[in-house]
Amino acid sequence: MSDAASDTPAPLPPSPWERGRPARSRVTPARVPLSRVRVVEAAFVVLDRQGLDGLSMRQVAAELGVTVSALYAHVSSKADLLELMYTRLFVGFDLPEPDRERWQEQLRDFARSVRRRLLSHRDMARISMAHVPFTAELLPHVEALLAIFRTAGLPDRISAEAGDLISTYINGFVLEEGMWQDRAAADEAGGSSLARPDWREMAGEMQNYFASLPEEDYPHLRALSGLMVTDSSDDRFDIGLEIILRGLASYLPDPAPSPPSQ
Amino acid sequence: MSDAASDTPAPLPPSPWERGRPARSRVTPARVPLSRVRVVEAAFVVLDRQGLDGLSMRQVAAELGVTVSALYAHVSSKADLLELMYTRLFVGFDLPEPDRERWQEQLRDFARSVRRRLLSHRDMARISMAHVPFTAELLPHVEALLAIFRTAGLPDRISAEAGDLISTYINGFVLEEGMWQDRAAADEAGGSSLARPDWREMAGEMQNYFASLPEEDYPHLRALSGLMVTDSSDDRFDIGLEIILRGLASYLPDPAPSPPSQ
DNA sequence: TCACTTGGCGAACGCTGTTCATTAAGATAT
DNA sequence: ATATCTTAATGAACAGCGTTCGCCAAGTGA
Repeated sequence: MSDAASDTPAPLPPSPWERGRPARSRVTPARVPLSRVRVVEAAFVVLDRQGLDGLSMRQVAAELGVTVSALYAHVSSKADLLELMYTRLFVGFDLPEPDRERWQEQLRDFARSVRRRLLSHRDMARISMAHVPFTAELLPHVEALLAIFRTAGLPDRISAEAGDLISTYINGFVLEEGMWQDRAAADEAGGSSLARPDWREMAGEMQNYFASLPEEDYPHLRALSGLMVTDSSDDRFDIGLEIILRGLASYLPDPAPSPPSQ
Repeated sequence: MSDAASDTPAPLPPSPWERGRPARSRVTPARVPLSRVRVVEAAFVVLDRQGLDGLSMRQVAAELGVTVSALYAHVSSKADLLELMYTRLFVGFDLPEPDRERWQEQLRDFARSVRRRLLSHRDMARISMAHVPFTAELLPHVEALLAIFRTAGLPDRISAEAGDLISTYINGFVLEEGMWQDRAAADEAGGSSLARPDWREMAGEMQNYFASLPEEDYPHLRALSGLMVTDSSDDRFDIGLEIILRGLASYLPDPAPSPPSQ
């Protein structure tokens, strides 16, 4: 489009002469062959555009300009494709060297990174919830988590559970985040098209709803109405995470009674 | 069935005489009309028999001896049906009066009860994860949870998060429990039919797999192999729950420095 | 030039959720 | 007793789904 008019001529429609050779092999000069990674990439495009419910093999094929059955040469089933997407989400995730003194920060970093990755694609938490990280590619991540717990000094039976607990928390939290967005998007599609309700607006409605509940039946829900649904879920995420970290810390052997340093 | 032979005669097959009135109204004495609750009940039967993936409107209709479209007179969509099932799961759930001194036991009871209900129907955790308890029927449950937190003395911003945290934990835990069972069932169906692999056998395999990992790459996973997958998930559930409870307890205002009681 | 492997195509199967015009039956009103 | 209205369920249809299978065209090595 920019520096055109070079020596490569613009692709012409095939003349009636060369009807034998179909046009495509000229229009797409060296047609990129399909591959596992190309299928997975297309699946992510479809996922982000249409959500998990709109992610069908046919849509992925259409995204690649290819028929459905072609996909099955590179992916054995839709479940397989979803697992590949799940795995792919965590490539290049850097795993910290466990540091006894900084285990809480390390876990915070870890949790926030996972959440960020889950948020980077629509409905990813739903996919994540349906899988267990006991595959060859993800075992190092599990090991890294366990390493943090154990070098921090947590008892083994706590360490064995803590990984699950934190993973479950992250997945569940992001899943719920996504549900808010989906719900808002659904309202937007069905409701008045002017002034898109956004996600924030719905939170406000929910807040008002809680605050309007009968005082004698719902005193606590009313009192917490402002805190149950906040603008930034980042804070809420950190709070829940902190509760877990404090619970874990309570299993640490008592530190040698230290001089009151600060 | 028990005290029969009363004055109500046993239903006879219709004589050829009364062919006008079709047989069904006599064979099925007063044909039970379809209703919301009957549809939901049938859905539970199908769910337990075939799992969530096998739960289709057609199957539910077949279970009732009725056509698919008949269901839509009582249920507006499949999503609606699933929500009704989710709601139904918690009818009759008794909500404790908050007791400042016993808040931890109360939460343990609560969590275990919820888990028991989720386990009472196949794949129920998957359904539960897809819903938020902010419907009219379930608001009292949310309120009861918040009541426990607040009368225990937890700060408001912690209380607001704690409900989510615990619910997420329960759902996630039971979801994973179900995935083990499903995976085992799948292996059973496809593999050797003799000596059904059971769920326990697979746990053993997993344990061996962890223990067989290369020592230098996976020291911690190896060390914890015996604890990651245990026979009774009850213990694992309680451990994770305890971590959360301890974390919550850490936000309690310092108790008046008490005499060293025990 | 021939045989062969490969990658993609297109049609088909059986299933899904949902809608709609139609029918059978019961209740109500004339 | 007859006619009307309401209700409940029917059965066919639509569009889409995951998956499989037979087929064809292109490219490769002998």
